[in-house]
Amino acid sequence: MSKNKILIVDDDDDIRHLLKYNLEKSGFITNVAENGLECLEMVKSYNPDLILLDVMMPGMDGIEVCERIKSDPQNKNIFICFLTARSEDYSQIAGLEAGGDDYVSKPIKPKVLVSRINAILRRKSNEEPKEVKNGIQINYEKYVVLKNGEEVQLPKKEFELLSLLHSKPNFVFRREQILNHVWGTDIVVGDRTIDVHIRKLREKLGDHHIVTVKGIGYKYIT
Amino acid sequence: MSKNKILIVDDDDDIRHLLKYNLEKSGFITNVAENGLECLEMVKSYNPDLILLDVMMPGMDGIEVCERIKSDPQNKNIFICFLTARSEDYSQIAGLEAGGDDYVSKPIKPKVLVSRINAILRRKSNEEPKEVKNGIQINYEKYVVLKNGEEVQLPKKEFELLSLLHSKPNFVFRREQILNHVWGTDIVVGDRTIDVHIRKLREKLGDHHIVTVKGIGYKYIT
DNA sequence: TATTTTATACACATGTTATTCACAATTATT
DNA sequence: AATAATTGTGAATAACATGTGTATAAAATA
Repeated sequence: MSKNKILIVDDDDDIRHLLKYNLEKSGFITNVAENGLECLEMVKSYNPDLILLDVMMPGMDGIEVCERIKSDPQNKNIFICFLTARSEDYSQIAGLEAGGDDYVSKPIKPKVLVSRINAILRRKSNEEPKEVKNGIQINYEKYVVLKNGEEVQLPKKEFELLSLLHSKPNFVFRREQILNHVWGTDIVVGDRTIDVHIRKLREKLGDHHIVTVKGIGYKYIT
Repeated sequence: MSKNKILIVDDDDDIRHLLKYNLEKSGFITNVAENGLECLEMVKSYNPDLILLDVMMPGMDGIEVCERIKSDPQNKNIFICFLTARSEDYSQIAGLEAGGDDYVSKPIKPKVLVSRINAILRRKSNEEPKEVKNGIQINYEKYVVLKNGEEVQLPKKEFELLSLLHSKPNFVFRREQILNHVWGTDIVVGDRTIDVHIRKLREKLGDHHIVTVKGIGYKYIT
């Protein structure tokens, strides 16, 4: 969950800085490029896990950059997330998405972006191995949890909470970390909120998956 | 997917520019040719996915250009869409004997054209599999939905909404994605619009096809 | 233009999800 | 063992998202 390098590609200075600032605050490692060519170079030298790619750029546009990157099979597991202006047409981007990528519309709300990125990286990490951990498997595309092969629909918060714990089995997440990831940094919720959600997960999945570490937080065990 | 390159062929300067401008604004990659010969050359060098081909041109006319292109099996998956003046006789074009895949009448309304192109490209990407998913099959050419073999005529928006969900079964499309894809980004519609269309689809196809994922969006299930 | 169909709006019903809170239960500390 | 700190629980409520009936607008069609 740590080596998540993000390459930010946009011709607009302000946007680059805004994104860099926010993503680094959220714990990602970032780097920037201001046009398509620079991006292509960075892909080789920086080897990012995810590229945030502006569609509309002078010179080579985002679509083309994406194509070039994807045409090299070596880059097949680099995720590309387009940044699109509201006025643009999404027909082809939406189509792209069917292939696994994603896009975020401007104006970009940092919170939304971070949660989207989390979703993408989560998806990525689960793409190949598609691990079943202790009978529980998470499918981010379907937004569904498989409990012994049976689909269980979880509400958003519960799903995200489980995703987090599940992403790093046996690792104890501090309550604060959980709050930051699932609720965001600026939202304040009561002391018992996490517990209540944990309870619901336990009700739905069984008690033995999530373990309380008193004084610290919770962990998902395998 | 994604590499939707369009070649615009017309002897009229204004039309070429109009189309180029509008299509690029809509996110397509375009190139132009002003006569049949140029077109044939571009087919080799530019390798378009779709050709918008004027029928009436000095020198080689569109029909002939089309025939020549299609005679090379290498070009079999290039789509050709004729541009025809209202006054022309479409008998031969309508039959599309020459191998054209569709046609649009002048005067061309950019919006119509874009949506037609989207339909063509969608058709292209869906050409081979033509799957029946959970009793529902979509026929993009006839613009019709087959429910257990029975034809159901859906209005445009409903058809497009269903197409989107159907294109990736079990994948949860976020409301934002749905809006962007079906309605476009510049159009603002109320919060309940998607729901209303979903309701209509459910009325017509049955409740069990489209599942709500609360807080996220909808998915078509198989 | 008149008529029908399709698309959207909107207010409100409904149902679900998120949160709070008081207090019980548990665990840790001295 | 008593106390303090922390977590679990049931129930109430708030917040929210979605479904629905109906009205209206917009577009297509006759």
